[in-house]
Amino acid sequence: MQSTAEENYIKAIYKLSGGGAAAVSTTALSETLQTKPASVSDMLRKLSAKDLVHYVKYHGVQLTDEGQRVALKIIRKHRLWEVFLVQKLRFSWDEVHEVAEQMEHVKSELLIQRLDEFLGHPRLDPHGDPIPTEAGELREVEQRALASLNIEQEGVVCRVKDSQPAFLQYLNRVGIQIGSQLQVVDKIPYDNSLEISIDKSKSVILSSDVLEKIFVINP
Amino acid sequence: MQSTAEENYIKAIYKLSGGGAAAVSTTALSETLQTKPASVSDMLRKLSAKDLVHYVKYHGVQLTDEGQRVALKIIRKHRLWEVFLVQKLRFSWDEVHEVAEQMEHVKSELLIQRLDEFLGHPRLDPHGDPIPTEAGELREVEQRALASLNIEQEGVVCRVKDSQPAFLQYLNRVGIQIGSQLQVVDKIPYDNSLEISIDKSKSVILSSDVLEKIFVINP
DNA sequence: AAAATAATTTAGACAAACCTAAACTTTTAC
DNA sequence: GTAAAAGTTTAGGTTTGTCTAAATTATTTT
Ligand SMILES: [Mn+2]
Ligand SMILES: [Mn+2]
Ligand SMILES: [Mn+2]
Ligand SMILES: [Mn+2]
Repeated sequence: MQSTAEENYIKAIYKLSGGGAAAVSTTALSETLQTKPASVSDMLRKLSAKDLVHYVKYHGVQLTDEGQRVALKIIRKHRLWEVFLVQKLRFSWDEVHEVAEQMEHVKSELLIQRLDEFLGHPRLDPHGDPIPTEAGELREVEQRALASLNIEQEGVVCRVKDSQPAFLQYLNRVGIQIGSQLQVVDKIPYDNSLEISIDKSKSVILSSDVLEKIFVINP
Repeated sequence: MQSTAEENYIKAIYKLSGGGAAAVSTTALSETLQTKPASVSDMLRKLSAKDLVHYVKYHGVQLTDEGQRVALKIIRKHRLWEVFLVQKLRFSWDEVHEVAEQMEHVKSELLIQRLDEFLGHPRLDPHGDPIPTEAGELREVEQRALASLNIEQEGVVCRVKDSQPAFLQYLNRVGIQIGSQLQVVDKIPYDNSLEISIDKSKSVILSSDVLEKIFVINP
């Protein structure tokens, strides 16, 4: 059984490695987890001793198969709780992350099975992220970053890859949500920003930072 | 903000003091919390420094007003989650305690407000224990221990004061639940056990230990 | 291919929450 | 009213997860 701290490290390694493939650096982890690199080194030694990660000093860390299994379980719990908060408790998508960050660590197989059932086995969380199945499978949908669209091209928002309230509140402000129909009106080469029309009405200019975090499918 | 450990101590002090009145001993706490008396002493010094308890060395501990406020908040969360688990996730009353013991420590005012609303502002948890209001008020209902009933007297089960799965499963087994109509058929003076009829049909003999933990109201 | 810079690890500390063993109070028994 | 027993606290450790400062390794520059 893992501690809350260990679980948070495992989840961070999973996310930074892009699903388990690439090796993750100490610094990258220290940034996402808001801890000092020295503390990360300590924890990696510990996770390695528990065979949850492959860790080669000075050369980064990767999840073992077991580590990956654990990561997907925590992500499943996190995303199911997010669905619960939005659909049942009327939270908005920018309010759920911090709470789900705590609830994901509650230990009970029965709880998560029943929660999944109660929610009707949802496939996606409120940010469009897929929910791993009980068996630990993750179905990614074909999708592209808004940044990769050309003039005139269209897409429907299916996912936003940043859970910080400030970012989500910004999207609320400009009127973008999951399901919004976007179209590229103009490209501004100077800074790679795009002018985007939302649901065929008002249009806004989005910075390249923002464009990288919004994902769309073909309409 | 209190840690999970601190919250568990505060809740235990509240319960052992019978709602905040009496002083609680180190040993009593060490038993309910399954820690050594020495560890309890440490924690009491700490809670005292935080003004959550009045602590006089060698003479027991009591909650301050602030400590009492905190205790009621945790108990409110615990009992609301128990209701959620039973009513929404189809847990049985003997499965909820351990999970609620974890969920009660999730920090979010909004969460608990919305949960309360989602559940329809329940007054009682699955064991018949009253749920403190948001303002921290606890309405106790008039009730008596089954042990205090005489021959022929009747009562409706409104509360059971032991959350251990083994005890609740025993009640399931003999067929007693909240709302059961009980009547004393016979008294066995030898060991203060009683023969009790359940819902006017089958009857069982209950030990005095068990009789002290079941509470009834007049039918 | 050094030297400089950046990334990472080790060493040594600390707070929280627990432990055992020893010392100290309070209570109970005589 | 003392002595034994019971209850409680203190002293000194351990583990977990963090930190800062120093040492080490890897990478980049020249
Ligand atoms: Mn978390
Ligand atoms: Mn999410
Ligand atoms: Mn608890
Ligand atoms: Mn209960």
